[in-house]
Amino acid sequence: MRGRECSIANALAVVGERWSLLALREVMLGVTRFDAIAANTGASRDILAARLRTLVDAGVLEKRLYDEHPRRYEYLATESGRALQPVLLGLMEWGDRYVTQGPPPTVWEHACGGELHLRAVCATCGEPVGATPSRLVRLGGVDVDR
Amino acid sequence: MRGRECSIANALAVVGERWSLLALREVMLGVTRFDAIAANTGASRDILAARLRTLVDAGVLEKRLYDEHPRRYEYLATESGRALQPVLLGLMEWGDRYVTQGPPPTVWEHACGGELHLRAVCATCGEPVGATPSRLVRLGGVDVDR
DNA sequence: CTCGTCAGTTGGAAATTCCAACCCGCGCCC
DNA sequence: GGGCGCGGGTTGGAATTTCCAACTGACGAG
Repeated sequence: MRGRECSIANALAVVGERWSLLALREVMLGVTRFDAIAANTGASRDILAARLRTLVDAGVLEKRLYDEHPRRYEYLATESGRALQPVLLGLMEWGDRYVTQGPPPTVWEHACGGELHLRAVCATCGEPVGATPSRLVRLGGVDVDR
Repeated sequence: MRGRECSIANALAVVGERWSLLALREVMLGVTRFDAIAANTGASRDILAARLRTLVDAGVLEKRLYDEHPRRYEYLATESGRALQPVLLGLMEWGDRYVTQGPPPTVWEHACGGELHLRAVCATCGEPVGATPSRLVRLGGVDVDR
């Protein structure tokens, strides 16, 4: 069985494996080199190499040659990769509140000068997401009624 | 090596394994029974049982007895679990845009009556997250300068 | 008495991950 | 020129996880 047809599952097929999002976190923080990503995430080098490859193949990261002789590459986020920042930030906010003990260990700064915190709202009404229940209205192109 | 001290990593330690977020998706959609969750996610039953156990232990889900004789349980989202909805929605938006081919296969309805779509904004300035770069300002309680 | 439902558990095979060690092209230093 | 170190990986084998199908156990329906 393959489960429900759903973009959450599709997204997780690309970025849902063990070290993928942590590697992306590093790239978003400006840490773009293999050794540094390995050290900062704690991933083993072979697995990290595999994950970076699938992220590049999926268009989330791109590999850029920053030095010939010897050939050295770094990893940069594509538009697709940058579009994952809300997910990363959502995980961070949630981890800060419900998992991590003590004060938030890492804090990001937004371009506006303040600390970067996520506010997730319904795009239509502007109410914050999460408090109110939601229901499924379409599945596989077919409306469902309950 | 254990990597950077970070709430993203802490969050992923709880909900980052293969089927955890898909199980949570089902619960959020009102599918609360073991067999249905297994069918809708595609997870094998033993792994699903293990994941549900860790989610309950972590306080993301709670197990509720809905029938004695025979004892039957269902899974409900706690406050902590509901607080993960922005993450789920962020993954869905991203998957819709960058992974899934064709129209969004699943659509959620918000309490306001409209389709539920995520808008992720900086909590201080209200600008959408992701367009502008961010940088790390504190790490492990210590400010960093670059 | 048999079949079906629900919530799992069990056992063994298959796939993944972890870890340490290795490789290769170079630059630096003496 | 010999040795050391860096950056970006690859390799091999052991340890861990996952997958899958079958089974359990308590019921209710026919």
